[in-house]
Amino acid sequence: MTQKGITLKDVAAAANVSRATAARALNSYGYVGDGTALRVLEAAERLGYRANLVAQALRSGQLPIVGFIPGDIQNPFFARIAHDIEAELRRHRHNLLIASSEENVEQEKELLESLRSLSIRGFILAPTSATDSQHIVQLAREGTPVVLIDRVVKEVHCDSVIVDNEGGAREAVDYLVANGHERIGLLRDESRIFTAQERFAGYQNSLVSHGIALDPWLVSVSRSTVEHAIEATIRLFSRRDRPTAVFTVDSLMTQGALLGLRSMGLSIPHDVSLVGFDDFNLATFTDPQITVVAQPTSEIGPLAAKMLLDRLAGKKLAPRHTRFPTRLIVRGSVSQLHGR
Amino acid sequence: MTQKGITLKDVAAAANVSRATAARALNSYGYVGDGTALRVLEAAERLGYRANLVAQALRSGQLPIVGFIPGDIQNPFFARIAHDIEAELRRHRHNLLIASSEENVEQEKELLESLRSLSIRGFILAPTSATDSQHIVQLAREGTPVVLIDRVVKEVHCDSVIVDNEGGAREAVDYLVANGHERIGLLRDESRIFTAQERFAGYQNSLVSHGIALDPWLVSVSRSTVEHAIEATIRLFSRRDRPTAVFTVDSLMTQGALLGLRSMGLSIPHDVSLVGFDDFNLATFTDPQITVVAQPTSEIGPLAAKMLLDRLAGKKLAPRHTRFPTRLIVRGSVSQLHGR
DNA sequence: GCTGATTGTGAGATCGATCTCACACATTTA
DNA sequence: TAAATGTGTGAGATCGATCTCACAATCAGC
Repeated sequence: MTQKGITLKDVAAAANVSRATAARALNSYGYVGDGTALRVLEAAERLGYRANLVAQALRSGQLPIVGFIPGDIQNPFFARIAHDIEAELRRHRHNLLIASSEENVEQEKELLESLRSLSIRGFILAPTSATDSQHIVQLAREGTPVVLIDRVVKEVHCDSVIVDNEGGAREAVDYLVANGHERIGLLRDESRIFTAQERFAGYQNSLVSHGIALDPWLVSVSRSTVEHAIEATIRLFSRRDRPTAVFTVDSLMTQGALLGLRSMGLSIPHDVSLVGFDDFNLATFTDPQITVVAQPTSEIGPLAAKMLLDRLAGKKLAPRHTRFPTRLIVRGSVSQLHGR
Repeated sequence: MTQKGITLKDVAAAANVSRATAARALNSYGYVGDGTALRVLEAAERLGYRANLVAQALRSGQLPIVGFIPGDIQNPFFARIAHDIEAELRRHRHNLLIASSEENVEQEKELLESLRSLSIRGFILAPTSATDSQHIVQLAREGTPVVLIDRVVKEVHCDSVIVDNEGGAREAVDYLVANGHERIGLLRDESRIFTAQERFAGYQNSLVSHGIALDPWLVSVSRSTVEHAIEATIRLFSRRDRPTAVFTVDSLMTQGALLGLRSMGLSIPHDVSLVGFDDFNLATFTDPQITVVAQPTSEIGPLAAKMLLDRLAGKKLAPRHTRFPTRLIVRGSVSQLHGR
């Protein structure tokens, strides 16, 4: 199909030299006479020669491609990171192949399995499961560079870039407590996911440190989609002694809470106070604006890309783990609780 | 680095046959004895053999990879499409390589240029410029399958999936006029972009059909980012005889308008009515909710992917062009103009 | 028993770029 | 002058999978 097929051979023929010499001239290594080099370069230019990366990859064993496996590319958090990674990689002439795991461990395994036969150079990965991780361990052990983002897996020995989930969640709940709330609901996603565990720990630790007992009825678990979060919210607020505040563990759940509360006729912050993990553009468009724990989203992608590029460049270091701090952005979705 | 390297040769040796026979057994073609085939399959299984796609690609000339070049992967519209394309491709054992053009023609050219040496099988592309398109024409002429989405380029002879931009915009403006508005502002992006042209045409046609003169002062051009749209909004509404309504050509501009109007203390729909092109999650979270022209976002990706897969399968057809209708979703951001 | 299919298998070429090695010839050095 | 470097180039191997072709067998039909 592809009509074009200017190979090194063509260039060599046009310049009247052997393929070996042409290769030397083009990649400037070894001995090549000045005149010869010029002839080769000129011929390559004239014919519009472009090296076939697949052929190079066959020899070198690696394509200039990096795989990115986020939980869901539609989540703005991952979309932003994908964009930043791509920009950084492109600066180093690498391409980004994106494959969503859709938060499904089996799919994650299949993806990794199928991508490895592509001779991809390395992976940036947001592991779906904090426990089921043998496939990642295996990958790393075979020497494929891997950088984990957003979530880590204990057993895997590799670089990672995450966020202070526990601290962020704790700060959020501390803030609610400081405003007089004690019955604080939690909208969390499945415990399999690393961030869910950490953020739950933060919630728990904050309560404990304030001497508030953890009430399991106030914790609502659901999948991380707007629809599921709406249901979970309604479940949570249908109880007689409903919470006076909620903490949501990610932006999708925050949106769900917003819609769920609205459908129940509960107003924020009058009837319920709300703090969400992860800032998102919508948070400043609502009335009132939503108080959130912001992550340094713009720093994660570039750093992860740099770490991976270091590995690709052959740097041998102990695994580096970066954990960014979060920042509580106070807006208007939390009210001081009167009766206190 | 990669320790593993189970090649066909290893499998052949383990099964005591030649590479040729092993290949025949594994890909089931040509004559192979039943017993032999079994031995090969068993050996492959035991060794965990996986065909090296790069080597296959070198022979066949094509990697099972498709390139997707959106304007901006962070735009939820494109993120959704990327997700859908990827899911569809994966069903056919193809991978998706995403490279943002960042709405920059030069970058688009470079990307295409650099990806072609990767022996990518085809492209799904949202062309940045409606006019500067020689590079795409060239690509298509060389036989590389290309599917254009969201935007088309006249000269390019290939499949496309777009939306009825003119009709959608016209319907939006018709609706504003029906509510008594005559001074209708437009927030549009650069005219280089195809959708901007069509949507502008819809705006214009609606006005003309209602006998309303086009006032150039009511048209504000800016780049399609929230920040630029805020400025453009403020420019537009700082005039003495400001518009009573605005139509925004995409969701980023709609967000910009929302913020710009808010910063000026203008309330929707009391002071200004608003209709935006492209529905987005935020539109239902604001108060009032925003009236928009919705695109069938969920149909674009799958269709584009199928069209491309057809081409990859070798189907020779005349270029197919699909133009989806849009749908006006009336919410609360438009008020009936009293004085009329 | 002899041609001619039908099966089954392996040797070797191919895809394109790169690398090793050997061989020239030129220039120093002992 | 002989030996040791230095410089420039090409033939051929290599990466892994696949495909062509040649060559055996085996079995049918005459």
